[in-house]
Amino acid sequence: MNSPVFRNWQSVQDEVLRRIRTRVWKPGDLIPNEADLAEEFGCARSTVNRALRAVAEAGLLDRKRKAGTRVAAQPVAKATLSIAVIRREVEERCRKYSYQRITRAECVPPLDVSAAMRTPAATTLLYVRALHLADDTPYALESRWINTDVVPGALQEPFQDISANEWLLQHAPYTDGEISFSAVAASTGDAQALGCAEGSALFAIDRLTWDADRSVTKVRLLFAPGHQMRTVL
Amino acid sequence: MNSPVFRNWQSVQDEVLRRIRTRVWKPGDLIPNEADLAEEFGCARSTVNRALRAVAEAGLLDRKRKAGTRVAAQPVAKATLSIAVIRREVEERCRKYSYQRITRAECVPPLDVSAAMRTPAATTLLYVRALHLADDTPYALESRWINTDVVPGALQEPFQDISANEWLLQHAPYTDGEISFSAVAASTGDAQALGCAEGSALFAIDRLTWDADRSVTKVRLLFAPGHQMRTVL
DNA sequence: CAGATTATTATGTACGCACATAAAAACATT
DNA sequence: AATGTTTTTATGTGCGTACATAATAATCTG
Repeated sequence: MNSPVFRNWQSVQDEVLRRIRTRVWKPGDLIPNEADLAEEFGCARSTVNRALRAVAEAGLLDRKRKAGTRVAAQPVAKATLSIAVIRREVEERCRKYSYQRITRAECVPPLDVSAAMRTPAATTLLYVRALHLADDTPYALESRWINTDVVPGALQEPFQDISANEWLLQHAPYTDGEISFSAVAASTGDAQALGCAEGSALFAIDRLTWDADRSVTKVRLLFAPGHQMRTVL
Repeated sequence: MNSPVFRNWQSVQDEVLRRIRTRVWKPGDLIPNEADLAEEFGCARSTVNRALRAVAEAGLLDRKRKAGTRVAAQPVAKATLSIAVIRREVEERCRKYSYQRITRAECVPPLDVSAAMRTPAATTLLYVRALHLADDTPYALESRWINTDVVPGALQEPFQDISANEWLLQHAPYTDGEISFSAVAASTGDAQALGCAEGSALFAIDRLTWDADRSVTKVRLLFAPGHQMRTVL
């Protein structure tokens, strides 16, 4: 067993991962350069490059020109969460999806919302509150503000049968977005909608999307108690 | 303005993103194949491939051999969360990090823990409970079970000054892991350690790592109320 | 010796070609 | 018309070369 020969970048990646995980290459270590590895693995440098780049993207290697490649001393575990459309999320768990709009109104938002969306304080926005259900039990409560200057079409949409969640994906272009996760206590209204006790610990996702420098929409999703997001490392 | 010429994969990527976001290519649309795009952009097919691959990884394109490349109908927003070592996380927010071990014990874990870690029900594990502080206020509460069969060195370590969080990264190899996020209500003990009200909504991260088919460690991090994880799309 | 200049070196990436592979489409067969 | 086979096609990937770029090391200069 001299040179096992790795003919594709995935197998090179696997070998690199193996060496990192079994501590052949320890955290902080400088690993051989691409040319040397290519020779050792019996493949082209570009193949090694592809593999190392992938591992570096995963956060397990730090690469710097000239300085070389070293094993990340503190591997920043990058958990990639897939935030899908809620209907799909529910259906993927093999449960029946349904949707109920609670309220729809054009009104002036609270100050924290207009501040976050950078709209003038007195500007009217479209507010939609709706419930997503799985097997007819509350799954997530959506509270959304829509900037109708950016998405005028939303004014014609009742959001009675299709959720704003899905409608916006189809109709509203955006260039940037931010997302945050937190835990919040259920307010009276939240608890009523989700059918849980007031003050329950709820998993919350807040999303804010931008089209260039104009905010498109701001949404908070509150999930029913017990909800968890999982991912593999 | 005929052929602007894109000479690197990033500029090709930018142009592709622009076309998706401005709806030149609408959700569900089949886009031109790599060879045609290469000709249009005045670059090699491999350059186009690199760009499209990157966009596809970001979840905005769906690619299939022979079938071609189409704009994702429902872009799965992939939020990449960087789960760093807590000390670094605190220090990056420009706050002073400190650490306090609360308990350390060798004992038999509750059934849900031994089940999740797939250890025999009566097996003794090492339990470490500790508090991470930022500017001397509680930041996160760590409750950890360590499989000493896999990491015997942990038995010699008091975890008095260095957190298990960091120690294990340096000393315990692992091959797989899973992570999950949720919201939980603070128990009496949690509330006392974190200095918050009992029943407060806390953001929780649960991590379970494996070395091949043996569990290495299981940890729950409970963050002080108000904590949020943010990322950009 | 400090500071500026020049080499050196490892990664980053472009290109063109070749072939592999999956999946759709076309075709043939019963 | 249902089934199986072949062709076609777009993506996936490997290779070798060339050059770009950033960061370090070596050298020169006042």
